[in-house]
Amino acid sequence: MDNIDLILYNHGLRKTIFRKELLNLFYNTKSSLTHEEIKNKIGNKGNKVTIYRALEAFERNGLIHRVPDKNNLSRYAICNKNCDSNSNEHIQNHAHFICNDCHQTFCIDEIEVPSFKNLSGFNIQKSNITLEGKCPSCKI
Amino acid sequence: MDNIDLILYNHGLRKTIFRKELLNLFYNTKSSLTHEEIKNKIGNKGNKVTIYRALEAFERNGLIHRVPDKNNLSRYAICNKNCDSNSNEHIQNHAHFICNDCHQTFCIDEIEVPSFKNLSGFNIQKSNITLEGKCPSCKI
DNA sequence: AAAATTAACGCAACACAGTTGCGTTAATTT
DNA sequence: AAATTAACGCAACTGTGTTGCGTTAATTTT
Repeated sequence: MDNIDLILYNHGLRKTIFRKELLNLFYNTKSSLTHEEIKNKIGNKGNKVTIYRALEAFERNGLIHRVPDKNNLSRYAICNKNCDSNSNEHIQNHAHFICNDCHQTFCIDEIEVPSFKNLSGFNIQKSNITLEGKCPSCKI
Repeated sequence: MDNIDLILYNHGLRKTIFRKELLNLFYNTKSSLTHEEIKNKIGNKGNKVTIYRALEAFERNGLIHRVPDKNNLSRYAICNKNCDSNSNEHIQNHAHFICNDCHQTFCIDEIEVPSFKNLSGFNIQKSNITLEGKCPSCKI
């Protein structure tokens, strides 16, 4: 059982050809992907609905996260932190950087998520920091 | 020329019945509004396209801002900071809080937008902080 | 290893936010 | 008052994402 198989297994997901390929795609292209980009890269091997349901399952199980981008479009990316299926915190507690050129998504750990919790009068349940610009590779 | 008229005038927008009513709506309900909520409150007086184009014009001229919410849906709100039509900064430099109960949107000035600019290797053009939870009124 | 179970798939049809083109109306300018 | 042009409204369209349902195939049970 190779790595990808193991990951799927550990998250209670079936090792179908499509899901192995999709998960591999996420691990190989570190960039965040839209549904459309996935469809192109996987080469129409998967039905539209199948892609959506796989993404939904991956997200539910903490393998990937969804970052809604500024155009109201969903981008999906591997979370390079330890995202456990039992923790719903993985979307919440670190910032994301989206490169405007290559669409690579980075989880930024350097940022101390500020003292939002003490904001006078508000009960803050979730905080989301999204940065946008050029990543180290595209900056050059 | 009353207040609303003046605001439209100052932003180079025409004082049509619909736009006056829309702008009034924004000033009266401090909450952020979706297209659908606007349509309901204005009572179908305005065509769908007209609403979208008015929102687009208001945003372009710094009267309102658009906050994409977690469901890939656009919410619009008056910016309670000084948002000038000549400055495109008004979306960028302060955090927004969206109440999960009443959908009121708050511009949070208390948060020192952290030292994102110095993040190693990244060229950060825009930063977006969105907080979510219960606002002072709904917390009770 | 065959049978039973159920997750995952795939098709068709749908829902819905948002857009585009274009002719018309009405606010502003001349 | 006439000319100009922003704003309007309709119809038709795009594109993302969803739902229902019958089928396929991965896993579990016997």
